[in-house]
Amino acid sequence: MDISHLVDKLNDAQRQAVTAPIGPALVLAGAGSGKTRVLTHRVAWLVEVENVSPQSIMAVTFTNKAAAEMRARIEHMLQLPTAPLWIGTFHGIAHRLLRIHWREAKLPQSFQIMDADDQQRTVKKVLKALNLDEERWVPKEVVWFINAQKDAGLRPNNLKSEGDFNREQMIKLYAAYQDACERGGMVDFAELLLRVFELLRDNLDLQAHYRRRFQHVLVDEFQDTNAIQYQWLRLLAGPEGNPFVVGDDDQSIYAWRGAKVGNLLQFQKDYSRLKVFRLEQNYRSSGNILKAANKLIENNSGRMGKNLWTQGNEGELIKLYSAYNERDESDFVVNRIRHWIDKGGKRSECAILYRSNAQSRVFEEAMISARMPYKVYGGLRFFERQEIKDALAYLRLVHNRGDDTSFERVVNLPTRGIGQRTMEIVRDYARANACTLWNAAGANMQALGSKGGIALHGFMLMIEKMEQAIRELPLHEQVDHVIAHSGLLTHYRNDKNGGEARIENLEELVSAARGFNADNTNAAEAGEMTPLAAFLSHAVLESGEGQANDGEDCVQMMTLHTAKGLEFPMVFLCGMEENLFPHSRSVNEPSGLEEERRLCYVGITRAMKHLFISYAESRRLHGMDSHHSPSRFIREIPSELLEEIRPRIQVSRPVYTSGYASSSANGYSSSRSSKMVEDTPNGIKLGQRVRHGKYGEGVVLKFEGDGSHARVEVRFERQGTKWLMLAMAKLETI
DNA sequence: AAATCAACGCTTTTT
DNA sequence: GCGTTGATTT
Repeated sequence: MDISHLVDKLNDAQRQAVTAPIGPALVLAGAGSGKTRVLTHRVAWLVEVENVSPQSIMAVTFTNKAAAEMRARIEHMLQLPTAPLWIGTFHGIAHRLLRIHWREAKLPQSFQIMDADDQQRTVKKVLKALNLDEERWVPKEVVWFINAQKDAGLRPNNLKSEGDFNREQMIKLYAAYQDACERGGMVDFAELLLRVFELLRDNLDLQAHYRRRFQHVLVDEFQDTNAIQYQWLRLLAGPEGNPFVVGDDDQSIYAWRGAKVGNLLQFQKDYSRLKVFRLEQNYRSSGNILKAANKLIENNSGRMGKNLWTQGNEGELIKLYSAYNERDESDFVVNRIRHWIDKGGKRSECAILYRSNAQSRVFEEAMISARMPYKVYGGLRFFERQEIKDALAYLRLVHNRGDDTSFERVVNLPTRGIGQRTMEIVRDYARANACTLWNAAGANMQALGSKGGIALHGFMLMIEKMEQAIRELPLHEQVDHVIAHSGLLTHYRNDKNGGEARIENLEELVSAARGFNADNTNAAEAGEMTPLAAFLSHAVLESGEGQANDGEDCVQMMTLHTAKGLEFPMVFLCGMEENLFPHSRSVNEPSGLEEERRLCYVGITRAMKHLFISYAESRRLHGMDSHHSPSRFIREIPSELLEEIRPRIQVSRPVYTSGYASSSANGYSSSRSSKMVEDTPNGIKLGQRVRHGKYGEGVVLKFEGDGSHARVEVRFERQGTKWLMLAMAKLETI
């Protein structure tokens, strides 16, 4: 048999992992060492060489994106339909199992998944029902407690108060919250995993069935698994199974949400037959970048040990830029990107990475004034937008009357005379009779005032009518109908601020429904879900990234966390300052600091050829000017790998704020003596209005260099800001 | 029920 | 400093 296509393009280490005899395996894969390649080739190897049935393979990832990518690559390799393989996220696969086994899992068939927002609302509702003060029991913290317990695989009755009143109350809240979820047939994200775990643990028939079926479970990004995910995996694979996991302890950056790097070690203990493979050859970054990453990460303790190397050349040094302030930093980045574009590079090859989302703002402003297309990743996702959630709530209510969260959300949206008074009566009744809000509203008509009662009746009638009306329609028309007939559309049309964008999003929801292929999702295949039901689950599980790719070549902006798994020819690591990165809330604990360092490691290893590190000596943060020293991580990179760049002989400075400008000269230039020069030879000053033959009128923002190399930056009214050679441009002062 | 105001808080994020 | 959220006002 010809297996060359499976192994030809692999290096030794990769090949050993891919062709390992069937059995448990751990692949420690450094950044850029081809771990996805190993994973996909392993699947192909199992199918083509070991004659494993695709049906008995499950591949688990953390994000939908990774799952889709893996499926595409496997499909490409196998040249076979990949439907029989289970490929998905932990949550997606758990969901699929629960849709099949809802009865055994003691769930209503119509159970709904709640997102973080729904969860918080439910907690607030519970707090209110128990008459507890939200100041004392902060909903966010309660949610956090509940999720942490579920992530650890613990139910309220597994928990002890340990004489701690606070904890005791939290446990009670957890129990009350769980009751509320059960009543409404709601399942939160952590519950998906916990339910499936319990299902397999307590139902030995099912356990045996799935162990027999899935002899080959493969896991990507194993270092990000939390306690319940690992227990889930062990239960599914069983002691005789052959889990094949890939991970990198140095890229564990999610401990703060429950990921346990320790699972890597535990895995080695739990499977004595385990074979360990190390992938250390890096195909992404040039030598200097790798050296920097290796040296940095050496400062962490308790690593499994790994040293990345490359056959490629050293490449450039890492450029270090010390900016005067955050504006200067963003200007610097924009200029370097512009330079890159001028030399024929793409904007999408450039990534601006930062520690926290708030930092994107300054860069966005700089990009806008430079007319440079950009895209910021993160922030509000499509399915998390208010108007989308409103529409989905209507759809959910149409699909399932028992969905209290949705009921609460839209009962008075748009306002239809069902105020707090009316709802309080309904809620009380529901609480007293342990029934859903819908049933309470239906049963309790006489207790309501006539006004509220009639309005409520009208609302319920509307929902019923919508269900009738859409019964025979294709999915996207169902969505369209509900948006129009619920009154949402008119409501947002009348909203003067921001309403237009909302309408557009609602229209986008209709086209998302049109493009939604229920057959593609794991859920639909599992049971007789209606397309609507499948779409609703899809909407919660899949946050709606990847739709708005309009194809324009854009500079990429995102947090370091978001950048994991990606690579770019040119990377800017910005805001490298103490208290920002490492973040002030992480520096006190050694484990927190080490996670920050791993985050920095992730950032450095995103870069293929050009890496820029920058920090600002002064930065406006939370409305205050603060001065931070350069990040300790810069010092941990050997200085011979760094090249400080000071492109400006002149200090660029804000034009209109004069008091500010004078301090900049002292604060900034350290090595070279730079005298402040106010005038250019032509008598052009900063802030001077000028006229250009082609670009029209503008204002001089900066200038650099002297003699024949003198350049000025001018902001033109119509053409944006441009750098001009003074000797060539023939500027006329106005 | 809409509009306006004060208070808060401010890492990282997927599902 | 800004955006969100809850409370208060009309």
